[in-house]
Amino acid sequence: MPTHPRPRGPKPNRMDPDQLLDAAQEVFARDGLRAASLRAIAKQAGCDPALIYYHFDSKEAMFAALLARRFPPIQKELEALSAPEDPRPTALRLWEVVRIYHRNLKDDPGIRSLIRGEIVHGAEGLADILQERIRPIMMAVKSILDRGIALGELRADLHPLLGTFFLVRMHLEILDLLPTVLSRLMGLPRDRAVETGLQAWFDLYWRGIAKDPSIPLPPLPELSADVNATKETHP
Amino acid sequence: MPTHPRPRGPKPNRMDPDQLLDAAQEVFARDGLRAASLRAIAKQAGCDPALIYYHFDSKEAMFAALLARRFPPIQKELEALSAPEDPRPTALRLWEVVRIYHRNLKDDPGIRSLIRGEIVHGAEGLADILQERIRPIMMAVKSILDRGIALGELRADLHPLLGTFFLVRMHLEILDLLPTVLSRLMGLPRDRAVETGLQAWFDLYWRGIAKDPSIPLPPLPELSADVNATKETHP
DNA sequence: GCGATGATTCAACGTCTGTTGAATTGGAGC
DNA sequence: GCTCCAATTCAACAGACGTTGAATCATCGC
Repeated sequence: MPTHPRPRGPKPNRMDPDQLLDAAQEVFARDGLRAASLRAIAKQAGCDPALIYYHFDSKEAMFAALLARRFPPIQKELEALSAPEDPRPTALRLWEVVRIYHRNLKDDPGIRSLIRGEIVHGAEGLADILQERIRPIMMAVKSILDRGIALGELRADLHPLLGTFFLVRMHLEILDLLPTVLSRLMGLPRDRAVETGLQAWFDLYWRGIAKDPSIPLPPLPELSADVNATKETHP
Repeated sequence: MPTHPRPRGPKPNRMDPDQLLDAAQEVFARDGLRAASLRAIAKQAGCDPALIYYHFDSKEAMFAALLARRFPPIQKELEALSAPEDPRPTALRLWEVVRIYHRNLKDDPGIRSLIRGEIVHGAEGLADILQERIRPIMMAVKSILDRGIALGELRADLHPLLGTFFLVRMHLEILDLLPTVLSRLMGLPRDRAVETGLQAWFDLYWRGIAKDPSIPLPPLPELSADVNATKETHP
């Protein structure tokens, strides 16, 4: 007697589209957009591949939904930070940029590799979506650099767009590559690689863009400390 | 009468394995290692996919052969440059590093994306090959930084491995991403993006690592000038 | 209780992939 | 001119892929 393998119909606890996105994010993080298969995503989510097509139009639509879930918070934080009335020195504000990126992207290699991959080998449909998401968060950083130049804290000959590109891209490269490069290629431990690398990077970067590099950096808050605890070190 | 589509047997001009590598390089450059298919490579080379298996053991072996063709010259140039008796100031020697990388990798996005991709999602077999190729060329750069510190030209607290990582990775990111980011995301022209970006980057980097950042950079030779014409500007 | 609707699975499609074994042929050596 | 080998192609394999249409079941409104 052939047992019907699995009962069809809705499960006891229904599948939220967000759960599918969680699974997709995990698989994308492991394999990248192209290599990630819908079957692998379905297995990760514990459902049939066809269910994905009930909630999303296609694999690309799933990627777009992932972007739509991840980017607006980053954009909101960055735009708040780049408000011109912020009285903090430029160094601190740029460090806040780093912290915002870090909090939002450090645990999501999938999104990172997706973004980079689509910029390099951009499929047509996704290019517009990407531009719409990335442009505002680059412009927010750029406006901080613009203001730093106007205030005389940064070199007058600094190219603000290039400065933005350098800061952000190196941050993401540190997340993506530094642990592996240090451990696999150099035999060093990888546990503190990201924090050490990011601090060294920001120090180098600041010297590179500051009008007077001999002025040392002010004390910077911890990378992953809570956003509401910028002043208190102990409760 | 069914025409035998193509005559079998050897062609009038035989296929050099190097020609296959050329084709593979081109396709890898377009599509990346995973997405590049042997059928696409064969079409690019004008032969049958099976011929690839006559000259190479597998797709991975083809990739390894590509590395073996591209890296030894870079390694040789860098090791000659890092000889401790070189009397030039550290800034000039580091700029030579940039030029060596540039000459050898600027026209080969395939190799670049392959290396990076394999570091991020490293397949087991290729990881060792990569390490064997990359480690020496990173150590050569590191030894220049080490010497710069010892001579007092660079900051004493500079971490040489991180400094190497920053210099090289940002160079490759400028090649891979800057033109696209500037044009597609910002609407700027992309033709001089790489040269402008690289010079701005080296300027920033040098300020970041120099012991005395207020000393300006010496005049630097052109990026792509011939390697034998470092002194003579006119014959 | 019943029918509609929404959520889920099954099975299959056509296409592409890396890879292999057998068939074929041009040219070199004798 | 014959033989042999090296180089090339053909045809096919088994598996994975994205995607779709139909079938199934659970639950809700009535």
